[in-house]
Amino acid sequence: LGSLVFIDLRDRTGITQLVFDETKESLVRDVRNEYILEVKGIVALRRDPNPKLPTGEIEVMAETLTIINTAEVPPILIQDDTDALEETRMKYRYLDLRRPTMQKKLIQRALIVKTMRNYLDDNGFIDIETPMLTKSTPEGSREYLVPSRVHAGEFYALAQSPQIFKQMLMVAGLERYYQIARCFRDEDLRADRQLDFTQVDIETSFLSEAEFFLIMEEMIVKVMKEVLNIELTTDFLKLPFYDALNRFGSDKPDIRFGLELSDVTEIFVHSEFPVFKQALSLKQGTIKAIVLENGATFSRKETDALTEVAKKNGVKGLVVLKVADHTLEGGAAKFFTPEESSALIAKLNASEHSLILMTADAWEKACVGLGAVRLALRDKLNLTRKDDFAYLWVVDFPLFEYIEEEQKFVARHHPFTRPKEDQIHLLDSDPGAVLSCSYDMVLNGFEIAGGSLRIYDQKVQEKMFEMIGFTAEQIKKRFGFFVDAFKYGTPPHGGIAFGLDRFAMVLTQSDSIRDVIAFPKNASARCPFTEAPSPVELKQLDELHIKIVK
RNA sequence: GGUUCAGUGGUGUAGUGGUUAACAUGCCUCCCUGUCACGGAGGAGAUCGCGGGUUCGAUCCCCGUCUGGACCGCCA
Repeated sequence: LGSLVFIDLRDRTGITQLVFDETKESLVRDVRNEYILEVKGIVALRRDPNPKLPTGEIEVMAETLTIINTAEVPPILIQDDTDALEETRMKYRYLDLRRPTMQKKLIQRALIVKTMRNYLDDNGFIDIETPMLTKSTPEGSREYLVPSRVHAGEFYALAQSPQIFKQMLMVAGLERYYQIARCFRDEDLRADRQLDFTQVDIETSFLSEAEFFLIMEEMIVKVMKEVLNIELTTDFLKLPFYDALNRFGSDKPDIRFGLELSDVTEIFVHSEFPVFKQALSLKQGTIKAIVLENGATFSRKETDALTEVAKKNGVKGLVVLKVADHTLEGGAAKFFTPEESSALIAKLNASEHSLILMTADAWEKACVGLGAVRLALRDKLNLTRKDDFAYLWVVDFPLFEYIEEEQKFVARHHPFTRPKEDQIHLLDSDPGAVLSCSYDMVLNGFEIAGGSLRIYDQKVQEKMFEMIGFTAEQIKKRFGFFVDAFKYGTPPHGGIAFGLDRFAMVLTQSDSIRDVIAFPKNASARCPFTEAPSPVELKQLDELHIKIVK
C-alpha cells in the first residue's frame, strides 16, 4: 500500500504480520513468497487489530531486513485451503508439509504417541525393540522378503508385526511390554492402509480381559484429554461380536447414530415372497430390516443407489418399502399378507412416511449387507459429527472362520488366540461355535486396535494348529521355535496392537491415513517423492544372488 | 487380479468434430499509507497424458497404453 509493505512471516507456530516502510528499507521490494527472512523490529499493538487471527492483536514494526534465502515460485499454493490435488501435493510433499494444517496433524500424532508412551512407562510397561528382519511365517498377510547376501538363496521377512517376539517376552517373564513398532505388509493399499505402518504394540501377563481393558481405556482417556481436551470416562461399551453384527451389521460398528437393524425373520417364516422363501431355506436364513423415519420422500434414484450399496456388500438386493395409510407400498408389498404387513410395521414401530429397507440372506451376509446400507444413510444424511468420538470394544469373536471354497477352518484372529475356557470341549464337536478371548477397540466405525488373550497351554496350541490343518511336521518346521518355548513355564498372557496411523487419522479428522504420515506411499504402492521402488544395479543383484527373469 | 472415475496454462476446473481453447487462483509490471481472501490497470503463461484409428479436419468420437483416485478381492 504505497510505501507501506505488509508481510506474513510464518514459522512452525503460526503467522506474524510485519510492517515495513519501503522508503526506509528498500530491500523489502525484493521479498517473495517462501523467502527465508531475518527481521529486526519492535512488537507493537496494531492500529487496526484483526480479531479473526490468533496474532491479530499485534504486529512487528520492522526496521531491518535480511534475506537469508530466496525461493522459486512453488508449484502448489502453501496455505491450508490449497487447491492442489493429492497427487501434486505428494510429489512436493516437503512443500505440502509447510501448510499449517499438515503440521498440526503431525504434531497431534506426536502428542498421541507421547501420551501413550508416558502412560505405559508410568504403568510398568517396558519399551523393548524386536527385529524387523525376521523369519518368514506362513500365516497372515503377504510378507516383504529380503534376500540374504551371506546365505545364498535364503530370505528374511520384514516383520508383519512383533507378535511372536512379544509373546516370547512374556515367556521370558518381562510381564509388561510395549513398542512403537513399524510393521510391513505386502498387500494392496487403501485410504486407511499403508505398506509400512506403525503399531503401538502391547503385551501383558497374568491379566484378565476385564483388567486389561481398564488399563487400555485409561490410556485412551488420557490421549483424548491431552490431544483434544475431551473428557471421557472408562468402562467403554463391550459389545459381543454377535450383537455388533445383529444390531449394526458390522464388526466395527459406528455407534454415534441409531438406525439399528431389526431381525424380522419370524414375521415371514410362512411368506410366499420368493426372495424371502429362498433366503429362509438357507442355513441361518435371516431377514433384517432398517426403518428410517420420514424416509418415504426418497426418490427411486436414491433407493436404487442404496440397493447398489447392498449388492456391492454381498447380498442379492434390497427390499424397499414405504409406509402410507398404515400399510406398505413398494414392489414387494403385494407378496405380503395384511397380517405380515401390520406385524412388520408394529415390530419396527414404523410411523407414517417411513422408509423400510430389508435384506434376506444367510445371517452374517444379511447383517453385513444392511449394515453397509446403514453407513450409506449416515453419509447421505450427515447423521454424525466428526468431532464426536464413540469408543467401544467388540468382544467374543468366533475362534474360527469357515472357508467354503477350501472346506476348512482358519483362525479368525490368529492361531495363538485363546478359546473361551468353557468352550474348549466344543473344539471337536462344533468348532464353528467356539468363541475366543479376542477383542477389537472400535472408534467411529474404524477398528483402531485388535488383540487377544493367547494360548499358554502347549496342548491347546497344538490342538489349534491341528484344527487349522497343520501336520505335526509342518508345525515343527514353521513354528517349532515358538511351540518349544511354551514348554518351560509360560504365564497366561495377552495383548493388543493399536494401528497408530489409523487412530491418528480419526482423531485428526482426516479422510486418509496419508494425511498423518509424513511421507506415505500412494495407492499404487509408490513413494511419489522418491519414486521408489526403482530398479537397482546389476552388481547389487549379483551380491544378493538374484537374477531378474523376463 | 477385478470394477469404476479422472487426466486441458504453475495449480484447480469449464468447454467444443472446424474456437483467438474459457474461468478462478498463482506469477510478472505499474498505481495505492492500515492491508490481512486488500483493491485498481496491464501482461506473460497450454504440442488439451502418450500411441494408433475414424474423418477433409480430433483436445472432443473409437481402440490401446501410461499415470492417479475410490472400491472389491486381499489385509492372521
